Amino acid sequence: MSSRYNHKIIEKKWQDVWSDKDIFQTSKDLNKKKYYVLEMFPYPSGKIHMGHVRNYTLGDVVARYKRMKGYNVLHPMGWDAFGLPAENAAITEKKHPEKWTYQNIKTMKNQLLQMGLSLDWNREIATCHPEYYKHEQKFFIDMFKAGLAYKKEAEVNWDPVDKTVLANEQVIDGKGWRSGAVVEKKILSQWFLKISKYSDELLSDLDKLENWPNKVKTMQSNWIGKSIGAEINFKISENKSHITVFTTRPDTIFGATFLAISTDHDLAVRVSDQNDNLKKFINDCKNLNHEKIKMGFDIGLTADHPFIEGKKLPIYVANFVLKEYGLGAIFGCPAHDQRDLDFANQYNLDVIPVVMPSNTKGDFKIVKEAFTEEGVIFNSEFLNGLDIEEAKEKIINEIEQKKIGRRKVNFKLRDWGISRQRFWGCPIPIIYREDGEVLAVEEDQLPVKLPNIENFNETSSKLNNIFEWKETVCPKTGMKAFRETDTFDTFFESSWYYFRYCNSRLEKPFEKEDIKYWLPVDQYIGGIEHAILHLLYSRFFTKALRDLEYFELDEPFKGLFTQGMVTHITYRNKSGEWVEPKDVEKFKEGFRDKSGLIVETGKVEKMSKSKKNVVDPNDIIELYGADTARWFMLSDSPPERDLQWSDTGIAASFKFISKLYEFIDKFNNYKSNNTDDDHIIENLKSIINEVSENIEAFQFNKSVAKIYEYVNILNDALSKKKLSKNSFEWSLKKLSIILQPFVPHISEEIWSNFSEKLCINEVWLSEKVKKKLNLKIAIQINGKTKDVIEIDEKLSKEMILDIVRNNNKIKKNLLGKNVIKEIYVPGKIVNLVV
RNA sequence: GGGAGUAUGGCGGAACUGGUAGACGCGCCGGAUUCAAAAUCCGGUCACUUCGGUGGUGUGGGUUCGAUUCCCUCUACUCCUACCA
Repeated sequence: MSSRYNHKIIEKKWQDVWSDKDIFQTSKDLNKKKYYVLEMFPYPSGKIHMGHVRNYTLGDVVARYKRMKGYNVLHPMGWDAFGLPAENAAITEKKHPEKWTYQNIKTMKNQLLQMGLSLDWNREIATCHPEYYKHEQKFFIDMFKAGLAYKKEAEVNWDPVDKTVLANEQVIDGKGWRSGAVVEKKILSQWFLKISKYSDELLSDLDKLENWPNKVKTMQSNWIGKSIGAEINFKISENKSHITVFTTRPDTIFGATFLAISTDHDLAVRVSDQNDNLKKFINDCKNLNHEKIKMGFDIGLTADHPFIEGKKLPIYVANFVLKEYGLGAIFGCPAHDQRDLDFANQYNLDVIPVVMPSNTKGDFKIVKEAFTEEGVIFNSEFLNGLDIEEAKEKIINEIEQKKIGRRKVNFKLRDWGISRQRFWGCPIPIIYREDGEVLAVEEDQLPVKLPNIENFNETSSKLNNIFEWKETVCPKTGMKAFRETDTFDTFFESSWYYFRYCNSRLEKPFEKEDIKYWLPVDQYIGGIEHAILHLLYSRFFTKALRDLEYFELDEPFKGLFTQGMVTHITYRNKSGEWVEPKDVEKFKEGFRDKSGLIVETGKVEKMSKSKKNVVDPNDIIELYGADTARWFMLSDSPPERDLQWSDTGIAASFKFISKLYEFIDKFNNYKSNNTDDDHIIENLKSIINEVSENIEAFQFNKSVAKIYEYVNILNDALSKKKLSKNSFEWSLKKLSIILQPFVPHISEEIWSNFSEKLCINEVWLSEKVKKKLNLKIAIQINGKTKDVIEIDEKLSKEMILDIVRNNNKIKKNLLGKNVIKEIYVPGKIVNLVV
């Protein structure tokens, strides 16, 4: 019986089998070694995109492979279901965001099912479900009671378009990451989590994360931004108060020529109360966008230099001093800091060099470039002659002895503001009693659910306006109270979802013993865009929950893999408008759109709606099937690099899958008397082993190339009838197994010709390959290869060199030359030096 | 400004701890099949060449019998970050 490859029938068939037999339901079998593979869960935006397809395909390869390797695999999926888009859609469609969200989840789940992923859907979660978020309300209360969550007045980034507070990380170049609107400053009372308490641990534990990309670790390390230095008090000459500054270069103290404080430093505020010019200056700094221009205002006071008797330093309010970092005050040493030098040159301040390069001869002068490298201290009394490190040590000791300051470590990392003025998020479980007390909601009152709203619109959806929800009473005193009307930042939900998968339907958030068995996640896979935010917050959450005695675990993700983007070439017509790929046709000399107008090809860019270079996975799966889509995702590009989508590429994948299908007919009609096919089988075996090695190394593109090779060898042997029927059967069974992680449907289809069982339940073994007796070695002259010969490995060096000397090609090449040296590397090369 | 990374045919990319550069896929060229085309199959495909060879992994140098691989220099591009004292 002969038939064409029909992906729709085949893929549906196997998906049904897997699902009917509950193949991918995870069991908790403590005798088995576990493997937890997780892809970053999606936001239910409406439908899946190619980025998802790539992400989940990569994860599925790992999950299926590990399963066949005998691991108890946990491979779950869920939905990061709170967020602004749902709210916006709800307002436009006048539907509750819940409806919109669950509708999207339904659609997207269907699409994921069609991809044939080996997911345990029984553990599915949606973070907008009260049974999920009630647990994080409890976490928050625990943190609140432990002093890890606190409230403070804070200037926040206010996005005037989205009407919401943005995290620092969500502000890019002073603009909102989503709306692109210029962000304004606004003072609000906000909830914060004390991530800063863990700065040191978050930094030092990065070293434990061996299976994380260095790039991500560096990014986190920079973000945490640890710097070691000192705080130094400068006495104000005119009165008894003082200014404390932070510096990482206390060794340059003798080169200090001014102090600078930020525009809202206490002293600046105090002086400005009596000085209208300063008030105006501070206002200018806040309102005008000065880019990199440095501006300062001499406030008329001076500070005493702590080590130079009688030396007074002018005090400036300056726009380049950050209020959030350190103490909002610095001492300026223009000779050794570029910013200070620029400032000094502008305001004609002294420049006193105190460090010079150790090889300096004669005069050392600073003009336009500060000297910030290693060197020797001079002009600095008791520090003279020391190197920078020694000088730092000595001066800090001196400062501490004189009791005018101390050693100090500073971090860039600031506490995590989690309040959001939005409806579609998890309510913060706090009540404000009429007597002013701020109380956590009682545990038996959890969850604090979101209210139902009939007519969802801009005004009705503000929790602050919903009095029947907002008004409550204190269960202890019966006093009137108001609920907190802000909701959590959605990074709150994604900071712990990987714990919930251990037992998603449990009354408690999770069991300790489950966490002990399943965590940490062995392989986490997602986009590099989460390198800092999500991953840092999750690491913090793990440490915080550990300290709240939920479990013993320091780090949630043992292995991390960040995949590249899916890109596509862009097209534009003559008027500069983007043209969708599906509307472009190729002609002899170029491309045209449907109406026949010339289309120019542009840069290859990340698929995005605005550039109209998006390919919908739906269309691809409909037309070619999941196996083809998966195969294409894994071919060619290494997973960490960008993958360029192309029509020819997807067509080639389809061709290959169809070709695989033809093996079934080929086998049924195959006849051969040949039994001498050992060398072919040996060849295939070593390819199988290479496929495994490449999977282990996360180089799926290389596995794909090896499978192509396997199929090519097989086809070649078949056409020449070199393979026995038995060997053919062996080859096809092995082929099914190595295909299983990549293209599981066609794998099962081929496998089903030989077995009643399922291929996914087979064990993946490494093949024993016989050692080859004959080796190919290259003969080089001066390192250039001239010939390749086949020899028996057992031959001695002398015998091999003899063969080489008598080789005709080599003889020719050696005419008129003297061999100086003969090098033989066993099994590899012979090199003759002439 | 600071940090990280990348550079190999027309394209995506291979090359194990230094040892036959260009595996595998795309594209292209030639042939078969076809009334013709698509599809399919077979062959070729780094460049130059007097067909003996010669050159070739961004640039220039170094180490080595031998370098895509190790070291230094420069160049280009990408990403992150940005007045963090």
